[in-house]
Amino acid sequence: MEFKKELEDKINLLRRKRIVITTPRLIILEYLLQNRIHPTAEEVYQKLRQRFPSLSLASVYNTLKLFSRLGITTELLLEKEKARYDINTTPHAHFKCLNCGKIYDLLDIKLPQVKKVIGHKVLSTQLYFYGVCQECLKKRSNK
Amino acid sequence: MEFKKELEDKINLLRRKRIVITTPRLIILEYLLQNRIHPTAEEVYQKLRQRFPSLSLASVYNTLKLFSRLGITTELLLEKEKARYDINTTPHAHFKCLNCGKIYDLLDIKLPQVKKVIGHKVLSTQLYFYGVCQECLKKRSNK
DNA sequence: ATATTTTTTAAAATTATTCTAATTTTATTT
DNA sequence: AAATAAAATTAGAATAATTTTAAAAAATAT
Repeated sequence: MEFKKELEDKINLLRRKRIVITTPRLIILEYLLQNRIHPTAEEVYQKLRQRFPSLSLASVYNTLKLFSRLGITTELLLEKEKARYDINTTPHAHFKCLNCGKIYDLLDIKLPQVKKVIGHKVLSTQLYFYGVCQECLKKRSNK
Repeated sequence: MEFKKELEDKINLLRRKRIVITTPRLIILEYLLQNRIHPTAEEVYQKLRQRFPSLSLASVYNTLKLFSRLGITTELLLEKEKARYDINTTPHAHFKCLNCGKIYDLLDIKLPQVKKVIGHKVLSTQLYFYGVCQECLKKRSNK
């Protein structure tokens, strides 16, 4: 189980920052590590409430916001409607298919690694690509 | 008046696409060309309603969406709360100051100019930087 | 064990955006 | 130029994501 080590790392990070490991925080963290699909708060909530009926949507929002503030997750603003969350915080680009809506990690495209731009101090960077994904292109050409 | 030529270009683009030049469309276009501040729909509405009291917020939303679909503006998803609109559609990066909220154009940073990434067809690209702007850094060091 | 602080919950509130129906404007046809 | 058709605008209601609030529960410190 490769994700166990990652879980440990993230939990240690929480401990170092003196954040208590509560049930919502733990199950959301585990969920994100095992389902690397850039889910929305609503998606996380709908999945986890099956096993944890007492979980509230507000807690999911609070937790994802906390995680993002602490650098445990990255908040993706790929779409206007809702935020998505990525447990992989190593800087990388994302691609959103405008046809099927799927979101892809682009681990090979490297982002500009700058500490400063024209005198501004850079703390984080997001690179978003939009278009038609390989799968949808294939389906189209088959028609 | 340098913006006259740009206005003409954008109007011609609308004409080519058979989009009628109505009052809301024209005044929003002029506003964007003369106020290159990446405004939100609400900001555009609040400014223009002073001179055009009949203008509705829905029209501002409709127009900005239309413009973005036609490539007259670019929708910026820099913030979770609301979309901003940029009349400069030549591909460029943006910087948002997490301290003062100001948004800067980064015309010198060049975005990856790719038509394809891992088989996905790229139609548009957004590069967002977040941090502390030069002005805020200066103010902090003065304390 | 008890008190204090933090977190969670459930529901209400807020805010950006979209939708709807009626009206007005613009384009087209007679 | 008047009549008709089509498209756009308006005002307000509806929707959906997110935040806030107050009370209850859980965690930690005393």
